[in-house]
Amino acid sequence: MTSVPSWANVDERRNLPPALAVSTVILGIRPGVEGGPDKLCLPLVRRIRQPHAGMWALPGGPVDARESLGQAAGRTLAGTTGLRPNYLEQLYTFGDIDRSPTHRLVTIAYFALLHVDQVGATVQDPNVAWFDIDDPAIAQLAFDHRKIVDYALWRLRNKTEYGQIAHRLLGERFTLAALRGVYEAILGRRLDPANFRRTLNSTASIEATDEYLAGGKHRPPRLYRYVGHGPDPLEVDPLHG
Amino acid sequence: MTSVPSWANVDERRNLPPALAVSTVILGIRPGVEGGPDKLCLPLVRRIRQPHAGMWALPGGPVDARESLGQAAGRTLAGTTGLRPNYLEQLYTFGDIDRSPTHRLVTIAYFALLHVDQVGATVQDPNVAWFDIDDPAIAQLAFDHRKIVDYALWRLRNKTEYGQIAHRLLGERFTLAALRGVYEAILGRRLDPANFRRTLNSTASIEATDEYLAGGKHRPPRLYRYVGHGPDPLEVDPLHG
DNA sequence: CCTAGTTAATGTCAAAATGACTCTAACGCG
DNA sequence: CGCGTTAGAGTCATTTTGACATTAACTAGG
Repeated sequence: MTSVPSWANVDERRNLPPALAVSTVILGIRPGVEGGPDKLCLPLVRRIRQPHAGMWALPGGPVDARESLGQAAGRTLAGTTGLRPNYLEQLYTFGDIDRSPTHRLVTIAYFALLHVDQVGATVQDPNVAWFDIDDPAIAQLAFDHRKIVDYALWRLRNKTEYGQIAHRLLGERFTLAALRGVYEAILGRRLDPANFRRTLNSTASIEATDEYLAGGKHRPPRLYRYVGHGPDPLEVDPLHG
Repeated sequence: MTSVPSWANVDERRNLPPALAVSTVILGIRPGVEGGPDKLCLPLVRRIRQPHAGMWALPGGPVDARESLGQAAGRTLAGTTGLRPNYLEQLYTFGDIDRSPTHRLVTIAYFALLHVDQVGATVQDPNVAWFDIDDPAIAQLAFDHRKIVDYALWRLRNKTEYGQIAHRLLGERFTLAALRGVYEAILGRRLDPANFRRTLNSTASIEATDEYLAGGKHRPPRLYRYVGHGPDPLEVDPLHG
């Protein structure tokens, strides 16, 4: 016999198309501890069924016949984690024949960003947990989900329009220092505060408000606001998919 | 009744996943006529079955259970057009519920680039034809294929690594003028020859050979060569998917 | 109230990159 | 040979970038 998996005949006989599912990489930002850099982090769910039972995996699930792909992503991630991100974009479709050991599975991967105040606010469930992006505990994930996470990070780092991404991780108003922390977490290196300020001042999409963040120990920083200029072609409405 | 399509019940009753297909946007470059700029062009196939019979559409077809998605793209586009591009990358997956009037269809769109000497070399078939990218005859295409073409062009223009793209449209060796023509066709504007040369000289991925293109009417231009530095994460092996 | 400490915000300056342009080299053709 | 044309190198002012210095505004501690 050949190296074709044993289930191939079954699928072929029934003339069924591959099973269709969605998975979502949900990224958020977590403030660094005692002067350390901010960290990117994401929620994962532990699989309770075969295959890969017990391993951490991306939230997701099958696509229903009456929903769009983006809707499926939003629905499954809300169902498993309770999270409702404000940004959702399609990432890539993974369809190698051997990516699941039990059946032919095509997965459309999505990529979501979460406001900082929602990070950690998942459902109470021992099978849902947050991990820092560099946590060695998630070096291996179920299926090819580690590859999907790496690809999401690659895409985040290569985004042209950083303004959009940063504000979707922070929320409505933010200080320049917080925004710089986000950039540093994404790029993995320190940035000069003065030069960072200069570049953002020349960016039309970020606007100074006349409010300041009070309560700190030192000089209060000004608050800024993102003034978007329309979604890019990849973006998906998280509510209507 | 609601606005749910009439076939939704059928799919739901049978509990079938959506039908899975691939479509490919194949782009090539065509030398401009009498001093005019080069043009991007692509092959399309005329649909002979419903829905959208008679309209031009992207080459493609259903995904078999025993092939990867990239293999499906390569197989279907070779089958319909006879072309074998040297570059294939996944573009986007389109899965809106109403994108086909007759059934639920999820299409994984691919994006291919063709060497200049293969442009026009499709099978002899009145239902296969080449069109310039700005040809008004293709302002409307079957399904949402016009949207897919526009997205492929957007992605091409926003590529960071232009060297790769250009050499995949031209072939092994090329002159700087030919390369500049490709850039101009992609970007839609003229570029300064001297500055273009300077930029490419500082690019490690393009290397001068000691050969010159003979046979022209004027000073023979030097031939250059692309020395790639590995595929990016999006790229697909056109042969093995 | 005054000063030290810390962070916010602005300013300076040289190096590097960019855009517009000029100048020289090398071919075919008559 | 000289002319037309394209290849290729060089010039220069402007803009952008990275590194660093300086000033401003607050709190905390005495």
